[in-house]
Amino acid sequence: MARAELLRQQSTHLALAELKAACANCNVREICQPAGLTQEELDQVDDLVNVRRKLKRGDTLYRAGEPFDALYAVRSGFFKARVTYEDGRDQVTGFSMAGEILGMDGIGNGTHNCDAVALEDSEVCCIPYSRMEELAREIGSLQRHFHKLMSREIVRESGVMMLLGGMRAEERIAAFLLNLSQRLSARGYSPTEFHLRMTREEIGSYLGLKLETVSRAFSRFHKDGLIEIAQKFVRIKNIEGLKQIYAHHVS
Amino acid sequence: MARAELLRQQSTHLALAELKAACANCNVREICQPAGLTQEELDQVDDLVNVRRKLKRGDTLYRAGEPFDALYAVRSGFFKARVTYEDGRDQVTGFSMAGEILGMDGIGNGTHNCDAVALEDSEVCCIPYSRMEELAREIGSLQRHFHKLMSREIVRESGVMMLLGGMRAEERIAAFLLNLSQRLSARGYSPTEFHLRMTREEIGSYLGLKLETVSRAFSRFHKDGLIEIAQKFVRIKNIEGLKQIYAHHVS
DNA sequence: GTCGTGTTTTGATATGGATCAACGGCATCG
DNA sequence: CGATGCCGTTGATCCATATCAAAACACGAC
Repeated sequence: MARAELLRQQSTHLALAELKAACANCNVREICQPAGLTQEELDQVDDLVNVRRKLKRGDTLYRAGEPFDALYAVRSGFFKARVTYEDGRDQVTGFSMAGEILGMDGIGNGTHNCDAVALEDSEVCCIPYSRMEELAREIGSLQRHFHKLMSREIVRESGVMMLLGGMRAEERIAAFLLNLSQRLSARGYSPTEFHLRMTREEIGSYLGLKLETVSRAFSRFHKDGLIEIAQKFVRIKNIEGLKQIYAHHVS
Repeated sequence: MARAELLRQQSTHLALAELKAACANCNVREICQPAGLTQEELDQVDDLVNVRRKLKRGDTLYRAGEPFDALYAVRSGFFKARVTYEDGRDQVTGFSMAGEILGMDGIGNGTHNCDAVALEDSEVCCIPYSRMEELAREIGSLQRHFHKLMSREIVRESGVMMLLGGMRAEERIAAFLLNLSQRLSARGYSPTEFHLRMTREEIGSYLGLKLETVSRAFSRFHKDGLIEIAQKFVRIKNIEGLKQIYAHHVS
């Protein structure tokens, strides 16, 4: 890795003044701070999340095989998770946006089993895992919250399995757009207008399709008046129409 | 549900004498009992897992939508996890054998999001989740163990995503057989001879294939001398050959 | 035992998406 | 500003797997 890149990725230790209430001010704090904490507990969580890291587009947050020691809360930006085969081919297994957690796959055997790559300039909060475990033992609501996050990741993945196992190309892509829309909406962004942070190839890899198929589906949705699409810009014009396609795996 | 079935599924409260050391004698106890517990902690875990449940083939352990309140350790038998669409079609999202844990998908939102169906007569230990959380807070190694189990479920699923997203029919089926073999082996069963507990259709549903495709792949493997297969009985004759097919998604 | 039902195998055909190929657009950098 | 390279679009063709169909087989009920 080039020295410049190393510097860029250098973890940022926040000054004490910044540390105080760092989490309280964070726009994605519902991730790290379950409701109902006392002031003392809040301070403890603040201390837990005391290191941030900035990444440039293309930077790798962690790589498969590296020792696991922290979870990462995405403060801003966008990531892909990618598994690389022995033979060099890879597959995208997920996308993470601000307010989501990265790295839970590493707990099982102590090493990360995928790469996390920033798809745009991003910032994450590092959550040392051993400290997280300790704190979870002291603060019941934190523990419960953490378990829910892991469980939801399991459910998310079984949703993708259903996509991959049972749906046609256009259905997958409709589902993909609806999922993005819903997540952006939950984070306070427009559910109908957004920029895709990933390439057609990355979408295809995630959905088990080739990039040409992704492109064709977008074109078709455009032609049918369901979306506007220009490069990475998407406007959903007929969300019900998309849902019908998604639900069409009935017939 | 018929009355007879209700009776059959009735939870079994063990007598106190049986309770003592119930877990210590369990052949799958490594699931519920991480190493390094004190006697007192062992007793606590014993109390945690104090209810069992027997199921006949076809019985449902839990259904999607039901409130979640317990995890289940499979003591004996075999299960499939199945998600049902609104339209009535369903997809198998996993198989669980003795020594594995079922139900972690329910933690996230408090309700199960899939059905768990016994594919043969089975017995499970019920682990009340709220009690589990309490105990995890007291016993660090139990907490860590539990987190690992959840994380491994995430990793398992991303493995299936890779199967579904990037592999051909024969590769998927080779991977499926190798995975079964490896899990059976880890539980002390023969890695080369076993009975499939599920139908071709269920395998296909899990792997994103049609039952005919599964059948043809088995026939082909048989013809090529990789396996013997008669109905549900499988003997793996050339495990390296299977691995080559599995790895063949290279070329 | 026989019947009936569900499962598996195998063959013939159809098709959705992959693959191959060419071109156009947009951004970056000299 | 033009050159270069990545990304995206679109068309033509091919192939793996789905689909349709039928027969063989296994298993439980009676």
